[in-house]
Amino acid sequence: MSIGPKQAMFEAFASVARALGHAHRLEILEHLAQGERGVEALSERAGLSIANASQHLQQLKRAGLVASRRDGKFVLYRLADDGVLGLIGSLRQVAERNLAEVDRIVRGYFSERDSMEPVTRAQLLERTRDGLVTVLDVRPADEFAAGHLPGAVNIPLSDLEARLAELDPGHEIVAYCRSAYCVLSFEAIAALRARGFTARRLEDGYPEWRAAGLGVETA
Amino acid sequence: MSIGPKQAMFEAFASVARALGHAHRLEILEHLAQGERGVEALSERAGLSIANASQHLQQLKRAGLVASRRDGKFVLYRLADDGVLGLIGSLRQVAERNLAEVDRIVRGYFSERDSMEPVTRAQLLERTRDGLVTVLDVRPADEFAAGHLPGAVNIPLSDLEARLAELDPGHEIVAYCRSAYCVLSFEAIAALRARGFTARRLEDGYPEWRAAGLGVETA
DNA sequence: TATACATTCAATCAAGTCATTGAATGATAG
DNA sequence: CTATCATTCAATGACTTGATTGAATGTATA
Repeated sequence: MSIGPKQAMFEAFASVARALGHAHRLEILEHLAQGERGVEALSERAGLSIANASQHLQQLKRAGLVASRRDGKFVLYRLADDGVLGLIGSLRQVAERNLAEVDRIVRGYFSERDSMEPVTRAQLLERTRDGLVTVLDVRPADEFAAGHLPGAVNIPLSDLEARLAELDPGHEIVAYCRSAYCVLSFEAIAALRARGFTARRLEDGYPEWRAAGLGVETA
Repeated sequence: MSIGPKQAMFEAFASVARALGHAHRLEILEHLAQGERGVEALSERAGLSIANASQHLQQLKRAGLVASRRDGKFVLYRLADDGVLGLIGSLRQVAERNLAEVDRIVRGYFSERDSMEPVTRAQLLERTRDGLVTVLDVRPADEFAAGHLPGAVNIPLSDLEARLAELDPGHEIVAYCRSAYCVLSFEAIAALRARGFTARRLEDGYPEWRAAGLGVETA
């Protein structure tokens, strides 16, 4: 007995969901959301062997979540389209609202470092116009170079201690990173507060800003 | 070695995605999107044994996708919130845009029965105001009773042939069903066209209409 | 209180997924 | 046209998931 079109569609949708159903693949997607990347770069950042990363990437590709192109000896992967960002955003939203586990992690780790409401994209746009804030990008320099918020200053988290002098203590700092729960911006905010700065984080990361069409700069 | 908060969050998000990663569970969710249902009703409609349906429901519950309450001897399940509809919608959108398999199924089955662009919710609202269309709900009577589009006529697909006389041949018919690719409305449209009616389908189903806040009627 | 009935649990087996290893591709550079 | 290097493939074993069966739980009615 062959399955009907209804089951075939459900099976197709399920195959996409299964591709999202692994922490390593979600992490790879977060990195790809920053921009195109090669297999080796992704494997390093996600802490995977190259062969393992390659296999996860191929699963993501089969599911239509990422696309790839060859550039010389390298194969560069990217998100298939901005709909994938929306899908991951919905996933996060549902998990935030309905999973006690997420609440536990947020309370136990993230809220310890930032008890304040995040700044929304609209609020940040408004305040930047008034010149009242320093927008701080705490991602590694190569990700910053590939694209960042207009006027943002790049101080990777690892350099923050050493480069505090570059920040104006009179300005409020709004820090952002790769995504809503990217650890870098939370760490940055905790460090800055400890030094007496006024610091808050952007509600989510660079990819969402870009996808919202609010304009980006590249190096 | 304990995992950090970043990996823990990815793991939590992945657990939600995994719950969506099975055709039977997606089908169960489609039925729950119509309204609250007991285990037995769901198991019948999805073609599963009761024990199997119960286990899938518990996975969905653990993932925060559905909630349940006890009513006498029955346990009634429902979607956890409307965010779940949004998540499934994103999933469908990504699959539609990026999976060749979906394109194949749509071409091979659905477009054979309805080659026309679907009517959007806004278009339908407008035309109903002018009294130009018959809104046809082809779901089973109990789903219709639990909630339907304002002014809709209920003729379950199984009764359609016998009840064609109830439909005004001068009106355009807009048929809808459980969701965008619900087979019932496609079959209804093919049958109606064959009888000389002008028939189109709504872009998606009852749950999306309700979630859009456009108003519903109950029996 | 005993019985019926809806649902869940527990145990089983088959099938699928994951990470690792080492070999195989396929493109560039000499 | 051979060597090199990035990536992918194939095979393995540990682990997880899915469906089935029959027993257990818990609520309502006689």
